[in-house]
Amino acid sequence: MAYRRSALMEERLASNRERILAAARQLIAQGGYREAQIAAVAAEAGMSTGVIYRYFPSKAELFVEVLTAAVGHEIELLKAIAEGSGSAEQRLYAAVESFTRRALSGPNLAYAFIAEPAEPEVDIARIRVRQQLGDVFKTILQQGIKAGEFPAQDLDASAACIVGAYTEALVGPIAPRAERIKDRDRLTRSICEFCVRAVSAPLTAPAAPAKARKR
Amino acid sequence: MAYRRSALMEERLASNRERILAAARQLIAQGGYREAQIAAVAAEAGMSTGVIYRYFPSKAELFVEVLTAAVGHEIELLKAIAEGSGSAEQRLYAAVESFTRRALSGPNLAYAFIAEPAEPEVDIARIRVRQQLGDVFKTILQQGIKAGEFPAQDLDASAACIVGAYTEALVGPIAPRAERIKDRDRLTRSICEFCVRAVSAPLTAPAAPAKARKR
DNA sequence: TTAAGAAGTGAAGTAACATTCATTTCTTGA
DNA sequence: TCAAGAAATGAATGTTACTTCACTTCTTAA
Repeated sequence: MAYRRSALMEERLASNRERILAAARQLIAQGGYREAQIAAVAAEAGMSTGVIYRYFPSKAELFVEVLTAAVGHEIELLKAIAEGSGSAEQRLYAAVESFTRRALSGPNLAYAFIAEPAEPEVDIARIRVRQQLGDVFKTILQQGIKAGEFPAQDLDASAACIVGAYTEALVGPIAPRAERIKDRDRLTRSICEFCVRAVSAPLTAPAAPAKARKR
Repeated sequence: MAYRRSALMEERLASNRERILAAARQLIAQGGYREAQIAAVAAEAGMSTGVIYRYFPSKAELFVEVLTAAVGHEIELLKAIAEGSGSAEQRLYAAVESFTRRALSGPNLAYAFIAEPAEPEVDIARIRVRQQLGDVFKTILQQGIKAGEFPAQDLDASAACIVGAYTEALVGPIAPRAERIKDRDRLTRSICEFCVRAVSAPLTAPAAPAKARKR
């Protein structure tokens, strides 16, 4: 045998892999999935297109990995908050705030991933990831209900609603307006307060459906 | 001249147009945007692919029209509720419930549109449409705050959060579970209550951020 | 230094679709 | 019935991007 990977080589390969992931992340953060073709990723990484396939079996799997890594980090942060000190309400506020702040000071792209569509494989990964995000909030809610801070409620639904609420507020029609720091702070606070109110007991009694007026 | 469109012919053409729109709607409701290629739409409508382009300049414009029509209808219904009788809280509940119910008893697909991605042109239309949905809720919120039912809050953010909350709960990970009617009812109620709580004053004081525990 | 084998290259291959267009079929008024 | 013009057809074309592969360049151990 005349060739075996040296430690140095091993390292270089690993670093190449990282560079590809970073390039993909970068492109997606800039222009979304649409802009992140294999050729573009390769160019961004300073490599040929062909080499991408030496490191990743397909475009879909590359993107699944980028997604998983980006959101995995996000989940770690949220979990730390969820398991931290303070009342459930405080932790919920802090968790939403943490995610929102980082998303708004992008290009952090975790949120772009959460909202954007792609190949079926990536879609599946995205759903899993949203589920994981929801699970973090479910934990907080569970504790809050047990402690009597929050009223009894459908945990799955509330968790999904929380994720949906801040995601929409971040990627929806109003987000682009919040370019100035001041607006960002305001938006962050609004979102957090919305979420906290949403899981806390209201002053009034449960609502009964209203009738629509004939138009 | 030996040919001029008769009224009957005019009608037939209009009905063809409708059939194309219906076919596209149908396919999207079934399998999402991905399944709705021009060839498939034509087949579904019982026509040749070429004829689609006699009625619509491009795939994107066809889908924009389908989206606009589907959600336009939805908006009408929501507006009727928003302008109806009852307290703001009741109307908010009713509006969310109305949308949710129809979405869950699909193939109503309005919600599929709201969540799914596509060509840039369709994306733009989708953002506009979400904005419109938000506006309906903004109206209700405005009235509720004025009447002292709801606390002062960021209208744009709250409206966006409401739209995001029920959308996520409808298309996210938990929706597929709600196949049985009973689950659907439960999910609907959970979502509505979440949204109502979210804009109503909580019992507790505004939350302060909590510190994350070192992991 | 050398050659065996790994890594890298990028043009060509392929596939999936939107869109077009030469041809056919249908409608209408005379 | 007829022919002029509209509408419909669907195979061919064009486009875009992922993926492959024959070939080149680089690494390593002897």
